[in-house]
Amino acid sequence: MKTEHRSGCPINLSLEVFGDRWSLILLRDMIFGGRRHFRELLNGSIEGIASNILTDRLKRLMELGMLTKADDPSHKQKAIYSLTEMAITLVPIMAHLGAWGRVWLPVSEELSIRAELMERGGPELWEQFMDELRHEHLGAPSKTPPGTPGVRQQLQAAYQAVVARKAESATA
Amino acid sequence: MKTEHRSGCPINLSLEVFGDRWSLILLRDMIFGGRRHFRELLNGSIEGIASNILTDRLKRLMELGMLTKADDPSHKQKAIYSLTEMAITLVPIMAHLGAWGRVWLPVSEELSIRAELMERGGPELWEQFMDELRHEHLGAPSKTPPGTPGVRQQLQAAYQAVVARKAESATA
DNA sequence: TGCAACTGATTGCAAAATGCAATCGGATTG
DNA sequence: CAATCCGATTGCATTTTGCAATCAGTTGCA
Repeated sequence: MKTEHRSGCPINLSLEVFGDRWSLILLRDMIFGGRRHFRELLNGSIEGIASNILTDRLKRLMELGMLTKADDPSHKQKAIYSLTEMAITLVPIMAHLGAWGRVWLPVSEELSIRAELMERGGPELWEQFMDELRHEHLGAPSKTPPGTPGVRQQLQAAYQAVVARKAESATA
Repeated sequence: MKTEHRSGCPINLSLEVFGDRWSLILLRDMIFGGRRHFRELLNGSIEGIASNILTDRLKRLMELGMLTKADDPSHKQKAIYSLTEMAITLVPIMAHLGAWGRVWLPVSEELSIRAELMERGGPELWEQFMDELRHEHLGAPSKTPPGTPGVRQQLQAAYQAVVARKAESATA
């Protein structure tokens, strides 16, 4: 754990945690993409992180208390990375960040559909999603009634729909 | 303007704008600290930015449309930097970031009092603050009734109060 | 008029972070 | 037993950052 801080300002300290080009990207992929393994994070993100940087960031985020690591029972070499409560509470920030980016930056339609859905869902959806993440990553009991479609499921479905529509209009 | 993006994801594009160690610090000092001049930004921030980095970031943030620069009529060498609407709409993100940092990171009392006030004020206060910033930086007409204490004024007063109390308890 | 202080930078250089490709030893699969 | 997959590690070039010194023009003041 790094104990030398530039200042005790909350915004500065937050930046010291994820004010770099990769940390928040990884957390995004774990939160919204459901990625839990090294290889998933390595090959799964569109931005293309290098494996040494990925190693370093996973280690760093663990030291900072944002992630934990556990053995995957199905494979003696596989490790499962889990979000901590600290990381899960970034969901509203992610949602705001996505919403801001959608307004001001040249986002692509496919990749911003998730942000749009989070924006439309509002704080209630965020809470449901965080509850879901606590269930997946912390083993917490889920408060949502059984049969309710998961938030990530909805996000993925929306993404697939856009991709399908785009492919269709391209061949038409 | 950099036109080569890693991806069209809103979160990634947002990170490309302020996903470094200084951009958001500068915007924080302009928004919450009311700094408008090079020297104010250089000497005013606790974290201590170097002048070459400051030059680079100001230029970069202007190219990205977050800041504008104008001559100061009172001094032929002075430049006044202004926030654009794009930057002003970061206020809610700053507030969330501050709130998250206050919960999870070793913030100092003096430097987190502003974040606490923003948190307690909620979206209504943020709106009032953004209105105030539009007035200061964009010359927009203020919607707040005359005589109402400005949000930054409140933030500064709260900060001073904490500092004074701390000094008092130190000498006691 | 002269001079110190201040304006927004620029320069040079060392250190750190990043990007990229190849590779590692062990585990698993077919 | 060979191919593939696992989470890394290594070496090296490029880029970014940190730090201090310096710059030329402007201003305030004696």
